[in-house]
Amino acid sequence: MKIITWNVNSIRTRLPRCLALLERHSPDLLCLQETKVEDDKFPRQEIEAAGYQVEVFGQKTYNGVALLSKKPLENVQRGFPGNPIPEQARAIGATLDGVEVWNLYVVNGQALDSPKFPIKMAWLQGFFDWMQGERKPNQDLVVVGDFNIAPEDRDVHDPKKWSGKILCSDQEREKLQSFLDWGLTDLFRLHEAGDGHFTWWDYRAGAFPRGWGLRIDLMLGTASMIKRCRGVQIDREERKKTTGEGTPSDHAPVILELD
DNA sequence: ATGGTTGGTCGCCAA
Repeated sequence: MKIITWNVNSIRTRLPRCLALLERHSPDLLCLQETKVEDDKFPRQEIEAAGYQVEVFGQKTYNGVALLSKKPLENVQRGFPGNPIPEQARAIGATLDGVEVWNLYVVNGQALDSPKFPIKMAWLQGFFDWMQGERKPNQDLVVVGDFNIAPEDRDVHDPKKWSGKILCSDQEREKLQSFLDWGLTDLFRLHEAGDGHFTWWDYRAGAFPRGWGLRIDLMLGTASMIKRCRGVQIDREERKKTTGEGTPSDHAPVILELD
């Protein structure tokens, strides 16, 4: 089974590239974040014509998540009980071939002294509390998406510059660590220990050609997923500008292959 | 220390 997570930064603007991605990788499941569209305006027909079923949880202008799958999804869940900001569409879960997948768009937080930072921490805690109460680490479970957290300094192009900044702070990393301590593993790190592997590059200041990236799009899985994990790849090509398909998202897709 | 781009929407906010 192949699962991709991608912060698409507007599904309507990115539709040609999204269709090309489906064609190129033929994933069983594509988890999208930042679709930025209300459910009745989601380009459902074009994606269904490509052979995918569509489950959306969106809102106007901001946020929005979606699951595109070849086969029907079971037990689709939009949001989670205890979410401190339920008006923001940031989480959708479903089961595919016995594997429960949660697709998250974690609050960015803006800056450590921003009012949005405690909301980020509360949202992560809210999801963790739900997961800890309602799920077990011995289940077949993956939690994927844009976490807006770089887990370690090796996930940051310039750790000194980013030290203590949003996406890299101790508080955020400790919150992510609570997910790992519960029983989830950063599946990318099973097969790659080195630095220089990023999934997001700021649109500004030519960050991508300069290599100024962070790895903030993650694939977390329980112990049974470790056994089934064949590898996790980052599709850096998708972040490059190409002719004819429009501009890239500021995030690269991340591809998980399970036995 | 700060830079400066993209998307949604149409004056800015968010990232």
